Amino acid sequence: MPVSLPSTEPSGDSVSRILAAAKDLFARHGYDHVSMNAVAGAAGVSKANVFHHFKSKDELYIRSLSQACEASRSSLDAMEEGDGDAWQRIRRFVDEHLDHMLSHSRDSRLILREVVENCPGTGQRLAQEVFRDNFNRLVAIIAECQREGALRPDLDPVFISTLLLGANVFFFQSQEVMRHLDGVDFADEPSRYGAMFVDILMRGAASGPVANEGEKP
Amino acid sequence: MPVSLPSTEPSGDSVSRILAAAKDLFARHGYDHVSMNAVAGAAGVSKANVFHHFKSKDELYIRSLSQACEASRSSLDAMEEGDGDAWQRIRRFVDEHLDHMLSHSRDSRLILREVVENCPGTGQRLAQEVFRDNFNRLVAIIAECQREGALRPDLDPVFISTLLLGANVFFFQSQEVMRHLDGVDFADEPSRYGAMFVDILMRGAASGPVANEGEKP
DNA sequence: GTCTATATCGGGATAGAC
DNA sequence: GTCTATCCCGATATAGAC
Repeated sequence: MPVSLPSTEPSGDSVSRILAAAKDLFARHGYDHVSMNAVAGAAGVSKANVFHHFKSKDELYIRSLSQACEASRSSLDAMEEGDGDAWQRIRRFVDEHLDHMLSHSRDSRLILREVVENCPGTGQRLAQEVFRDNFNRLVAIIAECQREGALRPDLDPVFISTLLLGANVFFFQSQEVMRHLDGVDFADEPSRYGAMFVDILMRGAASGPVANEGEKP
Repeated sequence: MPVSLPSTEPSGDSVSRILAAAKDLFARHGYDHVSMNAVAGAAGVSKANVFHHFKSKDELYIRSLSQACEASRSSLDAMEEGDGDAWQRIRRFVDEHLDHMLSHSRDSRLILREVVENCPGTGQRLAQEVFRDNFNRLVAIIAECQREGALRPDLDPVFISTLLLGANVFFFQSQEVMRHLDGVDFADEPSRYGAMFVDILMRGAASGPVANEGEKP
């Protein structure tokens, strides 16, 4: 990663600095609690300069969002090239995905906010353009595991993918609450949480001899 | 439930009307996008009157939150008195809980926002006071199922409860996004989603003959 | 491109009459 | 308890000089 030299470009790269500051502030405090003044201050430029480069606060926000999304995309790559059997790869995905969310919690929260706040025009459309890519990749990988015989053929790979994501996202967003609930001793152990989850899933979704008492295949 | 007569109390019950309007607006648009002016207008009173009954916007918000929580509490009762075997009760809980969230989506979203927006002082403490009750009840029920022999004894009932809630919450909050993802044909069928989930869980968590290839008990 | 200064607007909260 | 009118502040956005 190239380090910018302040001497050569003391203010030339204002856009990057503004964008970085904005992403950080938006992720930490949310759209409404971040003023253009604060962004300007954090970026070391004047407020008018921010408006010169971004014609409105909304535009700056959208740009910040998409930048946060790009960072999120890179985490899936690690899994795809990994080896090991199907359940090992799935396990690794759960681990790394959760890890990535937690270590990039600001970006994750920034995106998550847009999901929860589902205004029809703003978040949904953008979230859709972002999620579709990664989601389809995950589904494809799960389907591949199924083709290898690791999952029962009657299961919907889309559903399994949803379950994986849901378990992780819920852990991420509820961690702070879980810490203050009785008996949740895994609140600070994401990898143990992932292990327990994949264990349940594996026993429940794997093909082979299954404890299906009262079920009719 | 006593019906208030508008003739006897045309404006006497301003507090209730303000609270109702506030809860509705906060749930739909979020704290920051609701002005006291808007609340006053929706409640049919003046802005000064709102400030007369609630000394600040924060107080009004907190009151709205706790009211939304009370409504959420009643849904758990239905399950506790239900009969049937363990997995039937669990299945019914998943169904009714998800149903409740969807039919009370505004209340749910209001609470969910506080979880995602985890500021240390505001949401967390209140969420904790609210969730603890219901969560402990759910854990107790799961533990009871385990005592009946429906779940493997080595499983943590707290973890299973978390999984149940997580799957439902994720469905609720991601429904709008899921609708626009490829292949998610269960996005509008919460009960099918619940059925698939409980099916996986049952096979994976049930005691009895289990497909544990490579596991050492 | 970058700044200082300013216009303009809306929201929270208060004063004081009725 | 309820209202009208008002204060005060901060936020978005713009104007115009350098």
